[in-house]
Amino acid sequence: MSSKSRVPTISEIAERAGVARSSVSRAFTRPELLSATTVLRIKRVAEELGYVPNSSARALSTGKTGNIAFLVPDVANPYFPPMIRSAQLAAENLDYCVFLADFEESGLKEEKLIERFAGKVEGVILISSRMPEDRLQGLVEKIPIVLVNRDVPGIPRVLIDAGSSLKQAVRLLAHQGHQEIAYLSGPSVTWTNKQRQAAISEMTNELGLQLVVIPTEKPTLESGQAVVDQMMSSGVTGAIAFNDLIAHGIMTELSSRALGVPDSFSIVGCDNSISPFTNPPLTSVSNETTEAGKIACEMIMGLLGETDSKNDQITVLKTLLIERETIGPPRKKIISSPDF
Amino acid sequence: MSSKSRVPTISEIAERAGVARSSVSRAFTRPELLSATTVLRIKRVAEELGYVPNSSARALSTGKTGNIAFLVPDVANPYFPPMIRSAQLAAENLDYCVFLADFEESGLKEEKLIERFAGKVEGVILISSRMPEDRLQGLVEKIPIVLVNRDVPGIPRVLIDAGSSLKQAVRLLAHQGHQEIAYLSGPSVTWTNKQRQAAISEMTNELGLQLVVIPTEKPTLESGQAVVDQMMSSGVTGAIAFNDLIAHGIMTELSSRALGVPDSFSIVGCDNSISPFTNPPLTSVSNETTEAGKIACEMIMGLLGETDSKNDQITVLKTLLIERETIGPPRKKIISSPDF
DNA sequence: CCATACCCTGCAACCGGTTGCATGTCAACA
DNA sequence: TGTTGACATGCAACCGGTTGCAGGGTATGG
Repeated sequence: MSSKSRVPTISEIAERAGVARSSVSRAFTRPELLSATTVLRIKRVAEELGYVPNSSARALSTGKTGNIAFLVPDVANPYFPPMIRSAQLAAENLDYCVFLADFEESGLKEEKLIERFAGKVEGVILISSRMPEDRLQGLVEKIPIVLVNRDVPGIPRVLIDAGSSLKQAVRLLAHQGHQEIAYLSGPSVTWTNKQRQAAISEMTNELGLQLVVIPTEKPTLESGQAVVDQMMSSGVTGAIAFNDLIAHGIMTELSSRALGVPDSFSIVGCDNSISPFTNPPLTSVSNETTEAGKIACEMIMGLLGETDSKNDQITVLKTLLIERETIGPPRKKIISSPDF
Repeated sequence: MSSKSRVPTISEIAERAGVARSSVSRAFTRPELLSATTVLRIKRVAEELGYVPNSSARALSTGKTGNIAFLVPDVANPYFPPMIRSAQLAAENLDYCVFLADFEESGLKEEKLIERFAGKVEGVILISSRMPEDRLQGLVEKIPIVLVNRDVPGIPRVLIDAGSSLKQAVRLLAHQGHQEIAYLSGPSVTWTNKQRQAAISEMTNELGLQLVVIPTEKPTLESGQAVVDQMMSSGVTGAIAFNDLIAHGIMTELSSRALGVPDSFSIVGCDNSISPFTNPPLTSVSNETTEAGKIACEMIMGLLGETDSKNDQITVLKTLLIERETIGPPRKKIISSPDF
């Protein structure tokens, strides 16, 4: 048994069909230039011999690879897979293939990956990019780029704006009587985190609430659990977390201390990733990550047609606060009562 | 401002460095053939001009693309991302890029995708393949393939064997006094489902338990919720679900009927995907999907070196039953008691 | 001092398509 | 019947690397 059965080339098809190589090529790429009968004959022979055009060769002469790259900070973070999925599906519909890579929350690795993909792809979609702005600016001169959840002027981008929903969450907490709340922040360098924190801060100011910002190590369950002590001793009665993972970490830790949600503490998540699964179901912000992926893909495709990819196209996606069961009135403070 | 700044080719480097094109090529691929000083000079010029080898051209002459494809039934299913991540990381370490595609649980689409990737990749990793066995057998003649969670003789594969853990789960349920349990089955065509069901069936037989198999529409939360009626009316006091998603659907539905877990009903999940998040924490089977992805990737890399990819390499990964808090003694049957 | 071998480098063909241009054919029209 | 032009096809260069082979230079040994 020989190894892989070799695929025939354009030359073999040409010979077998009694035409020039160029005709075979045209039969597949521009059949309207050939007579219908010739096209038919060539296609029949090709079918017979199991011909498949060599994509490297095609890419070499046309300069188009038919591929794009999709870079995410962490594939395993439940926030991203739906986005990856929709982008890939959208690309596929336009006969593009997509490379996926995980840059592990590192701007350096992100840059290395882009370099590796250069030449293999026609464009790159960067999700929550960690690269410095000037590097991005430089990059966009070399290859079409679309950003998701990163706001750099001059680079096409799609932003998911959780701001209004988070403001609404703050209002809800205030309405229940909370005076002091915490924001469990996410990766500080990210646009997403800055934007969320800014929105919350703005609204607490407006309503005259006290806001305590508590940084977390990483946007994970464990990091959420780890900051519960700090959070509780800060005297807040409710919290909004950067994402559902952190929020749920808080919930499990509180639960293990026999503190129920929302009876002892109110909490709001973000991303609506695992919030439908938690018990009680977590109030969270639903964002259209699926839509974002699709749009990003469409944007990059649009760019590929143009001569100059540098444009200022920007799409902002709205979010929705999904009220579930983790907001209630504040519990009377027991521990921090000074006059005991 | 012109569009993308063109990258220099090997010829320009050669001219600028005063050497032949072949020397430039060798400076990057086989520097030991050149004198150290020449290599240095060439590299300096290349650096200066920002030379990056054209991967299409290289692929065309060498026949190696440096890419592999990774096909999954559903990117958004939390079971897969960790596997995707580890495989991609492993590939990256060997300077390979990975294409990701979602075949939406369809064998047909799976086949179409493989066809599209043919020529672009050196090998394909198929996760939970839905393709008919004979098509797979035909395919493996054309391109190196590694299967994950699909058992086809003659094709290298890595299998995650949840059997022993599920048997242990059955034993645990029996030990608590359960006499009749249900298996909420997953996609019937998959190896994974068949294997899980077989293991459970074998153990219930051995222990003399009654087993009721209840099919679900899809391995999702909603499908789990949908079968609760059927499950409860079957008279079972405990259940093992194909995966965590289904198990959690059961839990939320029971909870909405004021039936607590494990007080009113015992339940076991599988995959350990969202089980750490549920409340109460779901007893589940942890499988090394991360390891599986890595191994699959290493396998395909191994294949690429050999002349004939057809071999019978097979790796079986063990699993672990993680006991959390969703198994308890059976509740006394109230409804089905005939002598009331 | 000449022969031999080795090291380095260049030449040119090749990988498998694509595409501008030239050529040939045939029908339509004057 | 000669001219024109549309249409179909072939020729050959090109995309940007890789690689077998040959040749020149230098060191080594006799």
